[in-house]
Amino acid sequence: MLNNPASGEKRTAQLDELDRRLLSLLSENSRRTNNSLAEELGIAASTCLARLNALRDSGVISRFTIEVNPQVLGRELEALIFVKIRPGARHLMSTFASDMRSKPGVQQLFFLGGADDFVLHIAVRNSADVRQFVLDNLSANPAVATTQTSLVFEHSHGTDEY
Amino acid sequence: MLNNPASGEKRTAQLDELDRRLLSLLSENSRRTNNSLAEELGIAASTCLARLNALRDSGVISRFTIEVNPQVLGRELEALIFVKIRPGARHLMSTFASDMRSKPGVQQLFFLGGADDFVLHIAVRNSADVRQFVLDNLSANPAVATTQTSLVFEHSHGTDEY
DNA sequence: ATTGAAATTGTGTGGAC
DNA sequence: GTCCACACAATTTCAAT
Repeated sequence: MLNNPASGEKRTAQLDELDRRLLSLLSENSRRTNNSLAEELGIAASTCLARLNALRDSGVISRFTIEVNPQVLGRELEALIFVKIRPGARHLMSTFASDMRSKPGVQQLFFLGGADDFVLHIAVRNSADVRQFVLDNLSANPAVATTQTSLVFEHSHGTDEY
Repeated sequence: MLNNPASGEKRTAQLDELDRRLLSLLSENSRRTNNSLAEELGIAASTCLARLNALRDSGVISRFTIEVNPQVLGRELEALIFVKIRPGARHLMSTFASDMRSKPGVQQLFFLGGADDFVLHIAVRNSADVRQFVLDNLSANPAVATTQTSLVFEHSHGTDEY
């Protein structure tokens, strides 16, 4: 069980088997009722609720959310865009990052150390939209030195065990 | 409202304003009670439930899940690993992909067209673990031609509006 | 497609081990 | 930390519009 259920500040949480199973169940369906979770784990509902709250409060669970399928919303095409910032504009990197996060179609943003400075993961309708995205948001941006775009053929999540 | 709430097969769903607001609320907290969602949207609980079920059944919501903070679990370091598959081993790409998804620490896997064939997003304890991951899972793999690893300084999600 | 009402089911607290 | 019991709240079905 968690070392420090109430603080929300602790650096590293120690999970027991019950916590790990609970995380797995919630990953599969975060909307399952507490009763149903408790039953599957073989514990009382109130115990399960306490565990769940502790996982949330300690920051192990950063949020309960949904996965939206971009394709069903007409965004058939995903791409990764690798971006290099100009050497003289590196002080603009954090502004650039927060600007990008709110552009339509942006799914994720990675701020990197290494050959590229950023990787943008976008989901848009078609290849014309990819082009438009790069032209409007990147090529036009004076902080951007170069970009390189790769289409995403498949995207999957890890099946980590906690 | 959705064209086709019950099929789960339709390619593109047409959302109205209510659906979009519901998706937003559920993105922020997928565990909110149906009553609370209904109240905020200004509709009856039973209507809200019908909308929510339609969004799930039509595939717009692919799952209700949680975000787990890797750092709180002792995975302090994230990296992207860019992988090129050997020209003579391209038929092994899909096997490679499904092998990788289940390795400990793998968060995401992108299957790309372009300069690199894959991007792996991993979260591990420290730089020794990154090295170990690459040696064990990539360098040792005969299908892999080259890898290039970049540390992730920051990772954020888009704030898309649906 | 939306609703309100009703029956079922779930949540969350407090006291006991 | 876990459990049970209980009061309160939420879910889900259904007939009506």
